[in-house]
Amino acid sequence: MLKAIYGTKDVLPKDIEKWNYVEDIVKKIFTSFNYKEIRTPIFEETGLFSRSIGEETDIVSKEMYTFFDRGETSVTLRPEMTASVVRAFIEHSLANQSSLNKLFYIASMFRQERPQAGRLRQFHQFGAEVLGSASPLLDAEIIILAYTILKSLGLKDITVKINSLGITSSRKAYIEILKEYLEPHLHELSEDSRKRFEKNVLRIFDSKSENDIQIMKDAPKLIDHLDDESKQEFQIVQNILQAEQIPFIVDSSLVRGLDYYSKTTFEIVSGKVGSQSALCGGGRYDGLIELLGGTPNYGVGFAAGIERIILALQNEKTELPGNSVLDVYVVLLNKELLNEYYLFATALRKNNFKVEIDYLSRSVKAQMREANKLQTKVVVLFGGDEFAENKIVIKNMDTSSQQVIPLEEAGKEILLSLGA
RNA sequence: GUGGGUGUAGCUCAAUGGUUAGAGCGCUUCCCUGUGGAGGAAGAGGUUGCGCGUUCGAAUCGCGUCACCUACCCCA
Repeated sequence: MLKAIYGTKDVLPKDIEKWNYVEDIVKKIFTSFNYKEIRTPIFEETGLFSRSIGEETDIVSKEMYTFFDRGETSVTLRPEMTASVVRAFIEHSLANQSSLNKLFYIASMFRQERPQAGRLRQFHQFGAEVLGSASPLLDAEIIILAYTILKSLGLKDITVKINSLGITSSRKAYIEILKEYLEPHLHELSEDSRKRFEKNVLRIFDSKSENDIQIMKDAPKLIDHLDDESKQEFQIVQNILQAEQIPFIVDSSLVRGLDYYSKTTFEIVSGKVGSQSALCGGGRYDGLIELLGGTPNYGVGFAAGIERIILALQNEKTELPGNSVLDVYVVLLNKELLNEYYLFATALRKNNFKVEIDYLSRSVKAQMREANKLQTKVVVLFGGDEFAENKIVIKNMDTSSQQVIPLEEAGKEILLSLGA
């Protein structure tokens, strides 16, 4: 049997309302913060991602869908959105049109990982990128925005974690200090952590090995080695979050995996989605625009995983909207009146009723069963004896009461039944 | 990429190596000539994921492969 590609999923009609629910709220809240939507191609030149995300990261080194097009260009399905947005920002000189660009997106991403709970090879994110300001107010706003969206969706069991990575120079200095501390313990660390020591020392803080955790407990903390500017700005971010009554914890082990982050980083995690607990992550990336060839400028943003959010909503047993019910089902009693039947249903649809009819030439009983299954509120029986006098039967499915009415009063009577 | 678990009807699941692979739900029709929900009856629906092997005989055992679930790495 033909099947969807490994690690991809269809969203069937019975689930689509959940997606619309999430996307509607996301758009509404972004709009209220005056963020403008941006759409970019789902693939880019490979170099864009390898330069911005970092050659050594897992994403670039083993997870990208990369191929050559018919020319000799190496192209890659986007594994994340920030690089594409920044590319578009530079390419279209958005900085010259407006000194501050507040952008959002809802889009598919692609990473060739082993699928598991809350992880797919094609997945969906919504997110924001604010380009053009170094203000910590925006670091805070990004967190507030993400938190507000998740809360508005109905999530309860979520935790905001924040940290500051400092500017590049102070982080580099700290990494040397950390390495010095770890050097004598190197042989005690787990195999994974010994690899991390080479590739990204900061990640050792994330280790799940009991022994590693013990060793890291006494390690020097990044937060104690921040440059003054980052320290001050991190304090401002915390002050705003407190003023806005956003609960958060400072997690000095929160290190984001992409090379371009600096200063504020944050993550929002759920206790309800298995081991892939991060619903949302982001932070500041002040060097990225310059790195990608633009005039130096500031950036801060976040991305949130829609599949994980829907999973969390389901596991929290949050009431999600089901498929909306039908207003009217029109039953055809006399097959010879097919044209009139169809015209009648179309007229109702033009009056904004949600209408279904029988396309399968089924028996009256089968049509009634269908109407019942579709949970329609009103059934119109069309084309019976009373049709000779231009009349139809209208039946209220909740009360089972029905009446014969003139054709031209159909709209009015249906409205009455729907209101009742 | 690594480890563990699982693949049987649309869905949830049965079936000691032995007849024609079953059940519940769902679907279609009928009982009911122009009326839903409850009940009864009948029907449709399967390459037992795929391939190779062991065997007189494989859904069942072995190997391989693919997929799904889950954990690790990492991330949304």
